Formats: sequence, C-alpha cells, structure tokens
Amino acid sequence: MQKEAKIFKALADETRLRILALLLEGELCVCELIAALELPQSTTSRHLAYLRNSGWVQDSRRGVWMYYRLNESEHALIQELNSLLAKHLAKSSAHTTALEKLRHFQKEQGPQAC
Amino acid sequence: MQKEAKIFKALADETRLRILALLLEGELCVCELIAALELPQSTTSRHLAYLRNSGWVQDSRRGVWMYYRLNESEHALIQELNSLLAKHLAKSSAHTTALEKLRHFQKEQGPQAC
DNA sequence: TGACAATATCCGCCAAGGCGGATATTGTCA
DNA sequence: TGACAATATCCGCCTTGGCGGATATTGTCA
Repeated sequence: MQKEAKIFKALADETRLRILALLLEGELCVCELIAALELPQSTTSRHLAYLRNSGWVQDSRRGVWMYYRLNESEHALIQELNSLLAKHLAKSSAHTTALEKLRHFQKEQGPQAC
Repeated sequence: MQKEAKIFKALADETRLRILALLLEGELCVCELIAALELPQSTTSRHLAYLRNSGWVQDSRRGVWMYYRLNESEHALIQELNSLLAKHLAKSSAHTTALEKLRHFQKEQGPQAC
C-alpha cells in the first residue's frame, strides 16, 4: 500500500496533473512542456523529476533535448489511472488552453527551436 | 483540474488509503476504524475529517457513535477510483491484517462496546 | 577546446499537513 | 443535572514538498 500511496502522491499536485494530461498526447520535449505550461524551467524540471521517481514517466535524451513520455511498463495501477486521467482531465479548460499553447509553440518554433 | 488534484490529495497518504479500503467493506464506526488501524483516536479522526472535506466519505451520527461510509453521490472520478482501490488495495497485506483486526474487534466487543 | 543551449540541481524561503497528547464538544443515561 | 463515553479539535513540533532565481551539468558545433 506504500507503493500505491507513492503513485497517488504524484497526482496530488495540479501542475503534475497538467503535465500528465499533456503527455497523454504523446512524447514531449521539456521545452515544449515549459511553453505549454508557461512555468519557469526549474519548476517544470522539478516536477518531471518527481514524476520520473514515482514511476509515472520515462525520459530519453536526444542530443541536448530530453523527451518525456508516459511510462508504459509500470505498475498496473498507473495504466488504469492513465485511462481515468484521459477521461477526466481532457474536459478541463486548463488543459485545452495548455494544448493550444503547445500547438502554437510547435508551429511557430518547432521542438528544435527551443 | 483543481478539483481533481484535491481528490487525489486525499489518496496521497497511506493511512487514508487504509481507511478507504476498510470502508469498501461498508459503513464503519470510528471506534471500529481505530481498532482495525491501531492508530491513536486523534490521528484517526483527523484523517476522517480530511476524507470528509475532500468529498470521499459521508458521516452520520447514531447516538454517540459516528459512522462513516464512502460517499455515493460525488464526483464521477471518485466512483471510478473506488473500483480501482478495491482492485488494487485488497491484495495488500496491510489491508488483510487490518481486516482481521476489524473482524476480531467486532466479534469480541461489538460496535456498541467501543 | 570554447561558447552556447537545454536541462538538472541547489538554495533559501515558506505553506501544507503529518503526528499524538491534551482539551473541548456532544450525546446518553441514571 | 452530573458523570461518563465517543468523537472532534487544538496545540506545538517536525517533515515534505511547493516556489523560482542562481548555478552546475551535459551535449553540440564551429
């Protein structure tokens, strides 16, 4: 049950919920997340580290860029929670405006123009 | 998304997960929870208040006894999380021993022998 | 190699919330 | 009403973790 508490702790913060909601779209680079969330770089990076440590996301480096994606091979609870998040966070206006920011950033500058 | 974060915050504590797992069995009196969890009365009561404030449980007084049960009429997310909890916490040994403690207390002293 | 860009980590500060003993509240019953 | 039992709340203490600016790390490319 300790493991489960750790998994839920990661969800007990609005910024991390927003990050997970964005990652449901697919893999994203840190600079894309910063642009979509409109948060300072250190804050964004700290939350990503938290999500990594609690088993929610995986990272992979590609040159200077770090890409984060939802962790596919983790605790079954995480997988089922992902479905719930997809269903319940998508409606949120916080999420749709973040998505717009993301699309705009991707069009204007592209991921490699970070 | 703030609402969702509040819902998940309630799950971000092992004691509260244990309480919810017990309440999946049905309505319980505070003294039964104290016996099953083997926690101080003030600690137990505080967590119950937290669960009440975050929409997870309802209470009802019956004489001197306060009974707590899962809140049926809340956010859809809570209902779906209840199913997940039932599936994922039931296996935990922390839960099965708490259940034994509960059964023992109910047999030995009964809820009104608190 | 040196400069730069992307990211991670460090730092000091602060609020939320965990703990359990002490106290207050509330309902019951003689 | 007074005593008691069940529960809630208060209190002081302490840890976790939020924040964002400053600094360290790491990879790239000329």
